[in-house]
Amino acid sequence: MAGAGASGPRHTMADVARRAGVSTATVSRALTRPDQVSPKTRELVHEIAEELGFRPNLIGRQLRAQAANSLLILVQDLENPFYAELIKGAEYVARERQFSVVVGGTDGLEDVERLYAEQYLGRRVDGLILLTGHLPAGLSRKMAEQGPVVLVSEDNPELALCAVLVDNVGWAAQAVAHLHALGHRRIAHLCGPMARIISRERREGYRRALSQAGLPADPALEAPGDFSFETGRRATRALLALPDPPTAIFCANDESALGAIRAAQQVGLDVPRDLSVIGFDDTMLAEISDPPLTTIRQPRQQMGAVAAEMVIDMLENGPGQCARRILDCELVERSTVAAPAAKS
Amino acid sequence: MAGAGASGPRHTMADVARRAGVSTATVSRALTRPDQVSPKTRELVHEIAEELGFRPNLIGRQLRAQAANSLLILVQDLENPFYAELIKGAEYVARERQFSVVVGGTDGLEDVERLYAEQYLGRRVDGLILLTGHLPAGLSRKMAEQGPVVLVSEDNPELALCAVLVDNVGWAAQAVAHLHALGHRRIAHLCGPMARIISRERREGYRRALSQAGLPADPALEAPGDFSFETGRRATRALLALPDPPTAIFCANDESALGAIRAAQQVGLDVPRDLSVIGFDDTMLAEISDPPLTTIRQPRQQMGAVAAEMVIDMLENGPGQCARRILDCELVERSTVAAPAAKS
DNA sequence: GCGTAAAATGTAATCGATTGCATACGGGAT
DNA sequence: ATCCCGTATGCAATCGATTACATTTTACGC
Repeated sequence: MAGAGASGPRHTMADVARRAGVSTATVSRALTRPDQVSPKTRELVHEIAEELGFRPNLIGRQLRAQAANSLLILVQDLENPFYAELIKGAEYVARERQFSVVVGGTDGLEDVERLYAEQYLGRRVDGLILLTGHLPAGLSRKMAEQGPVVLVSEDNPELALCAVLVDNVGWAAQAVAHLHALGHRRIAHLCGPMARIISRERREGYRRALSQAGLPADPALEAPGDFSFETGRRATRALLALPDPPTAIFCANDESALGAIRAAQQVGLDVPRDLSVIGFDDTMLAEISDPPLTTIRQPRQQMGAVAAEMVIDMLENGPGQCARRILDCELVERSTVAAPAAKS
Repeated sequence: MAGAGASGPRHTMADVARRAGVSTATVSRALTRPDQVSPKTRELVHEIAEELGFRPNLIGRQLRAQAANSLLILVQDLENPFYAELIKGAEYVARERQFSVVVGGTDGLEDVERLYAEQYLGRRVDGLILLTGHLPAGLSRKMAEQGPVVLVSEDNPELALCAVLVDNVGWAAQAVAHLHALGHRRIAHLCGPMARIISRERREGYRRALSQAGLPADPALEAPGDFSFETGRRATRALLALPDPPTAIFCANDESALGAIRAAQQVGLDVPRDLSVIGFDDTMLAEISDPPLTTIRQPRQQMGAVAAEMVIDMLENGPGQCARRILDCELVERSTVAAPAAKS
């Protein structure tokens, strides 16, 4: 049985070297540069290493190599399923390239951000992927410029860092244009939290589409929200109670769109017959929704993957120029959008 | 402005020492053991460190300390929202205790597991939290015994490792007993994937509750499933087409419970009037469900937190005895369970 | 058998922070 | 002035792997 090696105390290269009657240099080479060592010694070393269950201490290696081979992904909210797939994409690429991934959920707390910044400044991770839209507290712009940092999903024009984004304005406009093309004239927007740039961008797209369609901008149709189901439900209830209620709602994300659908159903309206709803993101929720949600799909996994690519490329080929990649979205038509009912 | 320090090349302790005219030993002590150094030198060193923007290289520190101060959490499926909260709980505790967390999604792939095992064996992380129910490939039992490893959520009796669990059998039985108490006599079970221990445990609880209630075990009422919405929907459709269909279904998790609800609604049944449904986990989906799902709540965040506690305690106080913590669940009553309709 | 180049191996420095031990300094008591 | 002790500091080893450079061995041609 070519077992995985003995247990007991961990062995170092020196142990292997002693047992094999060679120097640590030879052991190192035998294991990492097999061609630089005679076949006989190579096999001897491998055998002994196996027998001892030797595993190179990665920290020693990292110190010497001056590289941790790992990335830090900073997220506001770990529980948001939107991020999970992004992380997955990044992790996949990282793995391919022999990097590991540290995930940090900050919950928006400065202290926590500062803590993670320390990991970066302390060289424990060598690249940073930010899904938070801003630099973590304790990390100045200058410091960010020193190492690879990539913003994902949420832009920050002030920072001018590398970024992987989608055209939120454009696709929000597209969503609204889709509703308009079907005949909707009273189109509402359920906003995201205004503190976040993506929310402002999506609202901007909404406004732009309205104006391009020659529709009046009615502030009453812009409902404040925060991406949550419950707020979406309440805001929609208010919209539907308007004297001249909307026939369609473009929601800033999927979760709040489900809230909108629920609100409609609760007052006896049918979706999509009486109210069309369109979301943004295409998370798992969109499929589970009843009826299934029409939404804008962001290529989440790809976004994570590209971000990891960028960071690792910068690490390997020097900083290079600061690229901004804009990835394509897609309008996924399911069953919450239809032409408006004829005026009664 | 007491800025965050200059940028430019990174400085080491030796740089600070030279500038301050002291030895690196003094710098180290000034920064980490302020009381062992005269106030004058201490301030001088702090000043210079600040001025240079010095940050200790954590890898150097780790090598010397022989500890990475970090935990690895291994998950099958990062996208499953169930795990996100667990990770969050673990991360919170880890942070409190000055540990960082590496998250690995294995997707059940052996190669990936092996890769992460290497991180552990290579001492790049010093503890392991497994949400996968088994040791990663490449990690023998003996090796696991050498360092702190904790199983969470999914037990593995063969391994006899530390674990943080819930009583799946007991709470599944509780769920079924709840249905029985309301008068249900035809109670079905929508199973999880049988490869997973938690699925078998929940089915076991289902069977036990039936037998305790004196109800016959009808194999036709045990529908195979895989935790997914779609499979849940299909399996439920089949159940409802039975000559003597169930009046209630206990589902192995929330997502498949939503599928069950949808199936019922699609054939014109009302939940809970015509069919009661109860889930397991109490994920976000339970609240979003329509009607809101009655389910068994697992204390996910706490589970993660306790697991991290255990690992770090073992790290700090030696292996200690191999504890198994069983945490309490809770039956969350929402709106998918009611007494069965009177026989027509 | 000798010379020479190539291949194999060894020696020791290196990465950066920490720390046991040794030394130097200062102050108080006798 | 002497001795002692406590505080502050420096020296140098240490953690484990890697690698530039030096040295030894091997192989081959003549």
